[in-house]
Amino acid sequence: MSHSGFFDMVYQVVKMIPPGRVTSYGAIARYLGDAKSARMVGWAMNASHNTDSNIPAHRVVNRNGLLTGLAHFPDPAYMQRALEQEGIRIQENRVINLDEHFWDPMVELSL
DNA sequence: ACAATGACTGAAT
DNA sequence: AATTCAGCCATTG
Repeated sequence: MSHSGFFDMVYQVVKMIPPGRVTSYGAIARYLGDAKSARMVGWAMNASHNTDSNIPAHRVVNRNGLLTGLAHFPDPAYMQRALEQEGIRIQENRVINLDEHFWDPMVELSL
């Protein structure tokens, strides 16, 4: 197991996503200055299971609001259930009104 | 060392 | 408007 700073930075950002909000892999990658590495953000999420910290990985969806990572949770229904508990409506594995829920670290964390 | 694979995305067709 | 192509780069076979 190698710990690259990139993974840790991803976790930092994901942990800052407020409940009831979601962001995308690309948005996180862009915030970290490596917009081309959206896939690596997904990889970091895959590895997040191995960490002790509680990473709200269910709040990370793709740019279309599609719950592409749902299959990687212990229970495939967990991701949708967790989001619905936070007041986000899901239909056909997709976030409804993504615009209202989208949390862009580039905007929200810009200083 | 080479090729394939992905929790992605934006451009091209 | 919908689908396909092509970069992307760490990880795995």
